[in-house]
Amino acid sequence: MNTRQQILDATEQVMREVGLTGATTKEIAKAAGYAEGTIYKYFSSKQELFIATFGENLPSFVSAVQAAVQRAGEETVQANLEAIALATLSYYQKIVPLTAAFFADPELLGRLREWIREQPGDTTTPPQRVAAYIKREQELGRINKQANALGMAALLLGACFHHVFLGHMMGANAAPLTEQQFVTTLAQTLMVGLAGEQSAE
Amino acid sequence: MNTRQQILDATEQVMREVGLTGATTKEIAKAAGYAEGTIYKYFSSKQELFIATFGENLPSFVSAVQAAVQRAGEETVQANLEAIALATLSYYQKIVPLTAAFFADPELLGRLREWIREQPGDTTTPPQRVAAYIKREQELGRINKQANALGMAALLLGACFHHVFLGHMMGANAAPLTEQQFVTTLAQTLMVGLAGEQSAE
DNA sequence: TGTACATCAGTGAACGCGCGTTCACTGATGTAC
DNA sequence: TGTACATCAGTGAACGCGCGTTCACTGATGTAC
Repeated sequence: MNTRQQILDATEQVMREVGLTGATTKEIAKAAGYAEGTIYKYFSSKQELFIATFGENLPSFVSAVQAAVQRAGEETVQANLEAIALATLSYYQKIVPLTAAFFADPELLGRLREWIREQPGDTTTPPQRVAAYIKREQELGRINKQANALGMAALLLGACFHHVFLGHMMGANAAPLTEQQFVTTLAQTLMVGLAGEQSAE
Repeated sequence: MNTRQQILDATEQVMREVGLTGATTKEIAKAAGYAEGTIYKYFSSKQELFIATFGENLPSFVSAVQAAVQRAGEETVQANLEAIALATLSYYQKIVPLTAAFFADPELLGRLREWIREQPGDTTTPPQRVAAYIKREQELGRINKQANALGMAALLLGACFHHVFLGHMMGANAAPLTEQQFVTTLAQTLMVGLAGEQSAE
């Protein structure tokens, strides 16, 4: 129905299949079911099309972890951290291949930065969002108050990001752990800490 | 002197300046100080040139963290973790922009995967290398033996990777922390853990 | 020392191709009377 | 109901351009006698 949206969807799909390099106007038009000329009725250039695809067609981190992040005080901290990590993994899974490709074109990356900078409203970063959850648990006495919430969030999200990036980089073959095993390890490791010698459980 | 090496250096330099997209044979030849035809005396195609640049011209993680990783038992654990994190940061700083750009071309990424798979010898991954350091400290009684060494390493390296990636993504402007502040926070956070309620220091 | 030839790293004009973008057009739909 | 016109989403052939790659060549250097 909405031609513009169909073109955005086609762009995302083609980028996933053949990368930024292979995503030509010809291929995008074909996937969208329109002529190449139609693209230019809705976007002034291919660069603008890519920026719009990135900005409008990809999921937001906020909505991806929203459910998991609101469970402060419920279940166990361990389970909540695992849920946050799983949601983060699947979010990065969708977003990393397209985002990383922008590094191939500095001019395009610059335009993307501008776009991000111009975005109004909520400028909370993903680590800040997760740190907010950790702080709430600290207030509830379920997480050590000496812990640095933002540091914890950076560790957890960073490990997820790295995991996804390497997964895409190395292909499907290199997956020694299931996602669930991976996030369980991360959450446990975060809980324990290196320093103490306290007893288990 | 070595023409082949000059071409590799030029390729890396041009890729850093104008990205994978802007790294044309014309620009590479110009930067190397040779004619375009010369490239094809040493490399059978542009793809092979990129693979060779990636494989031969970028630093290895092993050598990047070698010094820091051998300090098990010396100084303090906190200081060693910070040194490892700093070395990791500067390693990723060099490698991330070029590596990420490969995501723009799935065919090239596939060839890179092949190349990596064909590499003989040491297949230790960065997290495994850091985990080995942590295990040695555990044997020395300086790190909690309940901690999962590989999990710790994944958290620390992941956070560094993410930090560098976001830094390149957002440009120079978005640096709220110095590198030293960042790694200090990470190391401290790793040490403390979320669970315990033990006293400080 | 001088001459003839072989080698080979490097050249650069030329090529065919596929790209992003344009623009005169088509034809379906809506509107006025 | 019928006619004339306006609008506008979508078309697709055409364009100029810059790309990766080729290949006949140049000319410096080495070798044989």
